[in-house]
Amino acid sequence: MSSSDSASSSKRESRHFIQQIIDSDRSSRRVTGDIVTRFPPEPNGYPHIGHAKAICLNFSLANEYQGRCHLRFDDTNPETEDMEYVRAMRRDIRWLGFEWGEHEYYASDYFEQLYDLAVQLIKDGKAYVDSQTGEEIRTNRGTVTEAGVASPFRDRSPEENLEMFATMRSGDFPDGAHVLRAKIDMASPNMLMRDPVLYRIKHAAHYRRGNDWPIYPLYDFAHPLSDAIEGITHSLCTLEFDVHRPLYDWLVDALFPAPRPHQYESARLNLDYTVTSKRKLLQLVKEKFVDGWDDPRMPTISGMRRRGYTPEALRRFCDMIGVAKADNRVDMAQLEFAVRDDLNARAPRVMCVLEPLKVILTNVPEGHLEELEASYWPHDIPKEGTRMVPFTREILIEQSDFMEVPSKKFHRLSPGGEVRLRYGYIIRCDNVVKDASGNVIELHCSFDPETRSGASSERRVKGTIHWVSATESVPVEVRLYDRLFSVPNPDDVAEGETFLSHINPDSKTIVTGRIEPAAASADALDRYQFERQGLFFLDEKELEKGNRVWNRTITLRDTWEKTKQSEKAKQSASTPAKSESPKQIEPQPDRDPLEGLDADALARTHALDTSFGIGVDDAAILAVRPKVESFFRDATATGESPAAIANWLINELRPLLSEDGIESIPFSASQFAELVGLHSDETLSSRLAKEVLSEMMKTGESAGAIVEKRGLKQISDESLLAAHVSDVLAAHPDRVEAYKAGKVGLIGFFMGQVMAKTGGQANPGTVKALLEKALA
RNA sequence: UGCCCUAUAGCUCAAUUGGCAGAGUGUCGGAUUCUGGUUCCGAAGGUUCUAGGUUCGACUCCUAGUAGGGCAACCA
Repeated sequence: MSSSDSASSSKRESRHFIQQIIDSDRSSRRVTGDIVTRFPPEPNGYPHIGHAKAICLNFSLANEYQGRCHLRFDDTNPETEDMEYVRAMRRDIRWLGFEWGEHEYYASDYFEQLYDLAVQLIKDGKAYVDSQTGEEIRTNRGTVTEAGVASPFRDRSPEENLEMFATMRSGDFPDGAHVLRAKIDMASPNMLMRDPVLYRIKHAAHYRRGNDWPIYPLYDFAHPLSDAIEGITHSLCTLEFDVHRPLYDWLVDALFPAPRPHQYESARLNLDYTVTSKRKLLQLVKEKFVDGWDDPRMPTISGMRRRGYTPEALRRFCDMIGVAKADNRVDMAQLEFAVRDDLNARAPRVMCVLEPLKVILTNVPEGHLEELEASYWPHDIPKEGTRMVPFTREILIEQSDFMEVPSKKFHRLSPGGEVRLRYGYIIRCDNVVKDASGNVIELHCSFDPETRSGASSERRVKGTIHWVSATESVPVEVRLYDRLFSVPNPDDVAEGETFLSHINPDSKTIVTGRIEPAAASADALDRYQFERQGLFFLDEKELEKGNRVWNRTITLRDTWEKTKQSEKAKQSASTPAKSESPKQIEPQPDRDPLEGLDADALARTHALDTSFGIGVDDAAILAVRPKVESFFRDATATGESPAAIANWLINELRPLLSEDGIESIPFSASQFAELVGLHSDETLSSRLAKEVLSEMMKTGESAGAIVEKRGLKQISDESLLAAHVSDVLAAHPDRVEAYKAGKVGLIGFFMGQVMAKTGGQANPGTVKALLEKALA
């Protein structure tokens, strides 16, 4: 079976839009050298999960294309930045598994160059020193609906600007006295282009440059030019910067020759039950809602590391969530999957009881100590290693593994019931001991010596539970973490609330558990699965202080918890079935195509419709676009059908137009009419006509010439087409079968095959009829 | 209210550029299991935001709308 398309079934891994851009930049040779990206944090906070996404994006892209990714600190605001954050950033990026080698840069190292570029801009008449107050600048910028007004200082001479800018630099002006602004367009619909501020005076010490500079460039100036200086090819940022792109382009075009960097925007990460604004994270730390930036509940990289997340899991997560331009909110389950999946294969299993219940095995002699061999790994993980687990008369099991009145699906211990001790014996519960208030405080059980783990006993029980020896186990502090916020979107707040109103009061629980001896001496970076509980990681900070404290990284998936919930739900059957009413989408009434047209357009619409009979819909489209309308009128002068011309003009030609519009096309209205004619007289199918049209756009040749040159002609000969149809059907018997079984969408596949075989020249109407007949 | 961006399964994303609407995750079943984990198998889940148009054929092109987000710091 070697069907022609079996090769194409090896589906290429899907590429996100930035990869597609880079691919096409390389194939079009817009970029001929290395692909160079950059990660440009401002050192004013600890990196978090959102940064992780950006880090993975930029560094992975560089790795994929064997280019490089620069780490550049965007440190142009002396007031908030600090070396501590630089160190945190470097450490966390490395921990994530990325390396930038010698390519560590600082915008503050470019201050001299940036200053020179600003001078160049002034000399070119593209920037000026404005002496309005901040207040005036703001007011005069206008609003989103009204144009701004020009500063009275806008037309200072280059000489004066140069001199004043030099004085700004020398430090002789006080803060805020003047700014340097780009001279662009005070009426631009894009607020960023209304003469944006490039430099401000700020007599402040910079954490790296000290008091060298009394003026500091702004992001909008420093960022694009730093990219250009470093030879960045693809400058990736988040969506809110898309309005900055015209300014980015303006500055780079003004000061750097090609090849130059280009900016692309993608959506930032929003994670359920999490906040990722530096301001809010800082607030959580400062107001002690958490114990520092690296609190294991924090979405900071340092917090997640301390909690026990791995770089691999985080990278996997970033990979899973993809890169796109739509706003998003990622389900926690996504992150949890990545973490569990990674940890499952790398965490050895041990036993630890978190909420102990004492069990006395009445038929084990006092003082009995037996060592049971236990594997660190389950049968399905190909790793080896065992330890010995002490078995004694008194043991501890999990309180939740005993139920005095078991529900139907509960298969652990209950009075008279049996359960297996993991790696040990089957025990039976003979007696339940309670305290005065009726709480179960102790169980008396007996064990079956024939059922030791590994022994070929026929006996089977439904449940296996973890346990430790009451006398040989070691007490340990275990910290159980839950989500920091109790709602999916903590930023979604009612009047008078803040995100802090949604803090989950139970996000941290500390218990004293009992761990088996083999794991009691665990060391830094050790991580374990406590069987049936979850994944746990030794807390670095506590270990430094000499304490062994376990952080729960994540619980295991718990289907028992789910069945418990659903059992409960069933019992309280009063809860109405959540039969959500089907999505009600308001149907939209037919609209009036003439709605919203002004009097002039309305008149022209009617004129077009009455003189050409093209219908008001098409007429209205032409009428509001005077240049298109006149092109249309010119084309109709050839005598070709006006309706056909309008149709082709509106639906096919316009999408091919560049920004310059219809004036820049390389052929005339009558040549366009000729093409429409070739379609009308069925020389060309619409598919062929479209091909010819795009060729005309490229070369400016006439439709007739292109048809001649390429030998294009619609094939309508039925017997010829029938042969192609039966070829195609014979080549894909499986699909024919599927079609006959009801998958009628395959008609498109068959059509595509026949069209491809005929070079697009088959008459589609005829082919379709033949196909339907053949498949009936 | 002007300009810009976005809209495909519960969630996050694909769909070779106009030719079979898919994946991961989640959910629900089943098998395996000395972890109610893992693994394996299966199922459900779609008005591709809406309405109209072009086309043999539209997630993709055209028109008009709707919803969400961004932009009026001398922050980044």
